[in-house]
Amino acid sequence: MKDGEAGLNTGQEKIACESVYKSLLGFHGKRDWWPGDSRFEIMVGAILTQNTAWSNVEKAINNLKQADVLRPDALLNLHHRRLASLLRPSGYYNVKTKRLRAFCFWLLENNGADSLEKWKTVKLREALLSVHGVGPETADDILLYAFNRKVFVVDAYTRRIFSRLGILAGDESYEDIRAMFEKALKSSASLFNEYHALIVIHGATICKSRPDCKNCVLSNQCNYNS
DNA sequence: ACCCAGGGTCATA
DNA sequence: TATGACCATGGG
Repeated sequence: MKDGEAGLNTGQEKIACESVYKSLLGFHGKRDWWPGDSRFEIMVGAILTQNTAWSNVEKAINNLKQADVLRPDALLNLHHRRLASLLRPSGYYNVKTKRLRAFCFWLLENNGADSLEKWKTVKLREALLSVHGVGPETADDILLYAFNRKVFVVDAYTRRIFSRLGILAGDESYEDIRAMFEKALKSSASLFNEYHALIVIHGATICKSRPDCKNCVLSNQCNYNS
């Protein structure tokens, strides 16, 4: 979808994005995200949950806690095989071992996460994207949930749900979709926080199968039929 | 026995 | 730039 083209920012998206939010909030209630006791745990979770069920990520994070290595320096001191064995339940453990190490290295190289607080959002986003294993969704998870920045997170559920609703065609780019939400909604970190959390809980439960979809709170607007 | 999860990278054309 | 293979466990 090109900028300024019909279908984008015509006012319809604003109505739709707002009404879907109200429906989801009314149905699921506040989610109080991101699950995690610390900023570092949130960032680790964002990397480990890539294409992975959260229940598996929890197991890996618990392994890190029990081994008392849920800190950047401690993670970097582990050998690849040792860290990989701790990450095993989250899947892709060899890939994620490399990604987590690259991320921790970058964090220490920049004097830790707290010193990143003063960075401008755009600069921080570019820096995150330059880290091996951090793509747009992971970067935005970290920006929104670890640094409270006003960035809307787009995931597979967002694309699926809003395509079924007829608001997206389905072939838009990540940045197109992010721009749509950020234009349509009041720019608020707490709103973006709650919205993405609601999309995930909805996508992971109600919106997965057709029978549930019929009973779902969005069924009136939903075009899903296949 | 299948399907897919709160993606990203890399090789290929 | 745009696809496709690849990564891998655990729950339904």
